[in-house]
Parts: sequence; structure tokens; C-alpha cells
Amino acid sequence: MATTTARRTREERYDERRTQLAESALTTLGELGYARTSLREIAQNSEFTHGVVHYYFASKIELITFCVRHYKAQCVTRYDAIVAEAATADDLRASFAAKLAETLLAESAMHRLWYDLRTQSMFEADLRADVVDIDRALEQMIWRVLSRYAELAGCSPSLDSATAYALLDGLFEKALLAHLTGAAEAGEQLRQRAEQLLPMLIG
Amino acid sequence: MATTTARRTREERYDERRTQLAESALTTLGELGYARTSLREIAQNSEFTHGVVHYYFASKIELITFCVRHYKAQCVTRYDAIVAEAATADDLRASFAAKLAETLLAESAMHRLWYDLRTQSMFEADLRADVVDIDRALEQMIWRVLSRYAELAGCSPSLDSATAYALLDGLFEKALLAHLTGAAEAGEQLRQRAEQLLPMLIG
DNA sequence: CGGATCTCTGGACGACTGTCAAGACATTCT
DNA sequence: AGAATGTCTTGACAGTCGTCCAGAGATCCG
Repeated sequence: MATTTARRTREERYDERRTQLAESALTTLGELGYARTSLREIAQNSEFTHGVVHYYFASKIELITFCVRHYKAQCVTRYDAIVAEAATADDLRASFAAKLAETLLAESAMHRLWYDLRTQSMFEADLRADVVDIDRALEQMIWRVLSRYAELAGCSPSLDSATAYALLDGLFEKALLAHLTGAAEAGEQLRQRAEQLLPMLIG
Repeated sequence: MATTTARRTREERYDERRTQLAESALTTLGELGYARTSLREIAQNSEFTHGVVHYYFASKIELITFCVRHYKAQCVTRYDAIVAEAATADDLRASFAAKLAETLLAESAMHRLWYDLRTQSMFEADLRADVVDIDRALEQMIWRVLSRYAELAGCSPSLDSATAYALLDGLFEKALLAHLTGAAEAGEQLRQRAEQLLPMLIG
């Protein structure tokens, strides 16, 4: 039907605009952080004016939430190809550690935004549900890596998924801070430490 | 001399007021977080008016910096008594893990403020120097625990201090988020996980 | 075509921010 | 005592913020 097609196009354009705005907002958020990012700044770094934000999103918190969910989808599958392709335990360990270091350097703005949002959720209850949701997805992502790694090594993880994720996340956050402080060796150090840690998590 | 005495009293009162204001600010910061805390809010939660803040501190960032440094002094020696008193490795491990869980629950507001400031320093260069300074002090604090633990166990740490601190910090941050999300078991879980982790860090 | 609907603009609003300064009050010194 | 200095209050400032709205364009439909 013509009307259906037209309406679908409408809705599609509407959704497109939303994600377009969200991606624009994500880069701004990655640069300035959650607290210092204003809707006007987001609009200025996009091709729209500040008024249009409230046409596509009811409030700032809805925009942020949408952004965070959009960002989540990209993150969660980051290591799935590595898990699928690795032939040996050492292979998986090396490529995982390398990928970890790579994303640290290549997407540091997005990562610090994630840490920002997670920390803000400690103060702002509105953010908590989304943050916990993403955190759980990240934990499962790490768990897929670790359990496959243990499988390839012929044993099983020696820690639960929450603990394993917390340990690796601690390494990553520290490396990110070092990288942003200007430490050129942060990526390589993270790679080495991740390689060092992984064998300790199985047995 | 009278003048010396008087002036010393002046300076003392001046410093007293500064720390008084800083402690008042710290509780407000712990409740609202770095970004949402305004000078007027700080003043309102103290016995002063908002103008007096600029009498004792040149700017907001100077107040925050002073607060953070003041807070640091309390943190860094938290486990020193435990290190000094523990007779066996298992003793040290148990009391350290217990203390970790205790401070998680008792001072969660201060801890989330620390994570807030550390994350903000990823965006705001002004904070970076202080944050890195405190982070190093915390790392050394953990290192004192771990090296003594290894000594009592008759071996030595199997990781460098930065890595060991990053791992424990990862555990702690995750536990804090869980605790603030309402998980009643967060403290006990942290204790168990810390006890589980410590033996893996020596060998 | 003309009317209806969607999309977007630009300005306005009230609230809040850090900073500052003029003056009131208190304390100290000569 | 009075002068000088230290301490604090109050109000104002210029700016930014999220939100809202009247209306201009654009697009679609009959």
C-alpha cells in the first residue's frame, strides 16, 4: 500500500534521524564527558539546531539513554570473531590481548564515556538500570572469551564470570587512564598484563 | 612574641576553616558527585554562606583539589595497622579482605566520589595530576599489603604493583556498584573474592 | 492545485552556575 | 580610645543550561 510504504519511510527516517543524532551525540559525549555535554553542544557538532533535539527526544536523559543503548550494541560482539576463529588456547589468548589493547587506543573516547556513565550511575538512579544491563552484557562477553579459552586449554575457568570480568575491567580501566595521561606504553602494557592474567583465571 | 602567637592563631584558624569547609564539601560531593555539586550547595550544607567559599579558596577547582588531597591522607594508611599486626599469611589475607568489605559498606559515598574524580580526570586535565598522585599512593598501599602477605607466606608477589592494584581495584569498583545498586551481598562477595584473589598474586 | 501533516528553526523563559565586589561586623594592633 | 586588618554577608554580574513554543519550510495527500 502507498500509505503503508509512505508511513514506513517516515518511521524509517525518524529512526534514522534518531540514530544519526545519537551517533553525533556519542562523539561529543566521548570528548566532553556526560556532565559537560550540553544539548546545544551536541546540536552544534551535528547538522541540526538545538531545538530539533527535543523533537526527536523528549528530554536529555532519554537522548543519553538512547545513545548508551546504541553504543552497547557495537561493544558486545567485539571479541566474538576472535572466539570463533582461534584454534588454540595460546592463539585465543594472544589475539584477545591484542584486540584489547587495540580498542583501548582506537576507541579511548568511547571507553572513557562508558566509565563516566557507569560512575555517574552511582549517583544518578535514572542511569542505573541501563548501566547494569550493559555491564552484564560485557560480563557475558568476557565470559564467552574465557570459557572458550579454558575449553581450548582443556580445563575450566577457576573463577565466576563476575569476578573474571571485574579483574579484566580493572586492568583495562587503569590502562585507559594511563593512555589518556599520555603514557605511550599503555597499550603494550595492557596486552602483556592481559596475557599474564588469562592463564591465572583457568585451571 | 605576641605578634607571632597571634599570627599563628590566625593562620591556624584559617587552615581550620579550610579543612572544615573541605570536610563539609566532601560529604556534599559524596552525595551528589563532582559534576552536580555547586558551591552554593556546599555552603548550604555547611554553616557558612556561599560567598565565604571564595574567601578561603580562589576557585572551585582549588577547593576540589584541596578536598581530594585532604581525603587522600585518610585513605592511604587504611591497611597499615593490619599489615603491622598480622602474624600469618592467612591472618593478613582474612583481615585485609574483611577490612576491604568493611570500608566498602561504611564509606561508599567517599569511594564513589573517588571513582568519580578519577573518571573526570579522563576528561579534565586539571584533575589529572592529583588523581595520578593519589592513584600511585593507593597502589603503594596495596603493594605494602601484598608484599607483606607474600613475605609471611614465604614467597614473593608474582605481579608488579600496578597490575596487582588494578586487579583489586577492579574487584572493589564492581562491588561498590553492586552495593549502591542495592545488592545486600556485595560486601560479603567482595570479601570472598579478595580472599580468593590474594593467593593468585603470589607464588 | 490547496490543505494537512511532518520537520525544523530561532528565540525566549526561568533556573542555576562560578565569580566578584561593596559593605557590615569582628578582631587585633598601636 | 581609634585605626587597621581580618572575616563574613549579601546581592549582583554574565553566562549556560534544559525546556518549550510560535511559526517558517518542506513534504505528502486528496
